Amino acid sequence: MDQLFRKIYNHPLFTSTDMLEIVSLHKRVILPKNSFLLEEGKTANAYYLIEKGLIRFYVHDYNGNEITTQFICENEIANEVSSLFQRIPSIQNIQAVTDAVVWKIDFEDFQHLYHTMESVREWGREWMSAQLFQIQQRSIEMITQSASSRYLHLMEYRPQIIQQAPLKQIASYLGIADTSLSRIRKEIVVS
Amino acid sequence: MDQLFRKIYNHPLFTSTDMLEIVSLHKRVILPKNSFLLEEGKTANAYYLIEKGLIRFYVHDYNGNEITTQFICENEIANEVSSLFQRIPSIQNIQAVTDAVVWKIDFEDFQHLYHTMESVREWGREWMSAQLFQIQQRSIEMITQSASSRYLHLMEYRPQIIQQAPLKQIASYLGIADTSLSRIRKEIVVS
DNA sequence: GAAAGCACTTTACATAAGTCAAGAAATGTT
DNA sequence: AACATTTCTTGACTTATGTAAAGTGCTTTC
Repeated sequence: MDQLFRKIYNHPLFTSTDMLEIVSLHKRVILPKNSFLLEEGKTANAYYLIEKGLIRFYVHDYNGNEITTQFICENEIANEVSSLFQRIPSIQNIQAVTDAVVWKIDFEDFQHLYHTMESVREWGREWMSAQLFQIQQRSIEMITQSASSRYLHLMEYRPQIIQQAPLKQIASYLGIADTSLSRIRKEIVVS
Repeated sequence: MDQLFRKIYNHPLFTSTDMLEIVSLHKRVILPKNSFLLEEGKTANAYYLIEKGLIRFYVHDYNGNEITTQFICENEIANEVSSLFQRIPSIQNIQAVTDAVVWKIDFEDFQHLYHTMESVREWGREWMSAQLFQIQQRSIEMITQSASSRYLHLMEYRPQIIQQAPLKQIASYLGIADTSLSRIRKEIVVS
C-alpha cells in the first residue's frame, strides 16, 4: 500500500510531509466485481488509486453497445477528469472488472491539496499531460497498426488486462468485433 | 483579436484585470504556409492562439509516413502539452497548413500567470480536461463510425479543415488511405 | 513556355475485419 | 446436480478499406 502511493505520487517536488498529508486523505474501499465507481449521468466526486484488481471505463455508443475506452491496472489512477474537474455529468461509466481494493480521494479534499500545495499542482498538471500523451499514442496505434499487432502490444505491456478482462471488453477496447479477437487469439496460439 | 482572447480565456473566474495582464504577455507572430511552430526532438517553449489560418500537428509513424493527429482552427489553441509541461522533447511537429497569424505566449510567462493567479490554474485544468474529453470522443468515433461518417462529421463541424487542408493530411487524420478519401468524396458528391 | 513535380482521381485487385448464425464451453443459480 | 445464462469459438459469406499503378490536371520553376 505504501508502494502504491509512492508509485503514484512520484514527483520531485513532494516532501515527506506532503506525502503524509496526501496519504491521510485517502480512504480504502473494497469493491466487488462489476460494481461501479461512477455511473454515466452522475458527476464524479472522487478519483481512485487501484491497489488490487482491474477497472475499466466504458461508454455506450449510439447503438447502445458498450465500448471499453480505458483499462486501469494495479498502481494506476482511475479518474474521469472531465467530469471531476469540469463538474459536469459523466458520459463514461467506471466499473470494477474483478473484485478490487482501491483508495479513494474526495474532490473537496483534493481541491484543498491543489490550492494549498504547489507540488500537487505541478504533479496534477504533469499527470494530465501524461494522460493526454498516452491517449494520443493509443489513437496513433489504432490508425497505424493492425488489430493483431494491437493485441500483441497489449499482451506485452499490459498482461493484467489479457488475463482478467473478458474477451468482449478487450475486443471493444481494441476497436474490433469479438469474433475477430477470437480468431486473432487462435492464430497467435498456432504460430 | 480581442474576440480571440475572449473566446479562449473564457472562464468565470477571470476579472478584467486578469485579462489585461494575460493579453499583455502574448506576442503576435506571422507564419508563412508550411513553417513550423514546433519540430520533433525539440522541447516546446510556448503555446499559440490561432487568429487566422490553419495549423496541424503530425507525427511520423514507424514507416516514416506523416500522420496528422490534430488540426487547430481559428480561435483555438495549439499546445503540445506533454512537451511544454513535462519539459521533454516533442515527438510531434506543429506546422502551419496555410499562411497564419498567431499569438504566442512563452512558457515562463505562462508559468508566472499560473503560479500567481488562481483563475489561470482553474482555467488551465479545465482546458486540459476538455482536451482529454475531445481526444477521447475522437477515439470513440474512430472505433464506432465508418470512414465516410467521420468525413461527413468533419465537414459539418470543422469545415475550415476540409476547405484548407490537402486531401492527404485529412486522410491520415481520419485514419484512412488517401485513395479511400478520394472515393468517399466522389460518393458524397454523387449522392 | 516546356518540363518537372505535386495533388488528386480512377481502376483492378487483394485483404482485413465485420456480420450472422450455430454450437461448445464455462459460469452462475436454484 | 440440473438448468439457464453468459462467454467464447467456428464457419460461410459480405463489405469496407488498402495497395499499386496509371492517368489527369494544376502549379512551380528555370
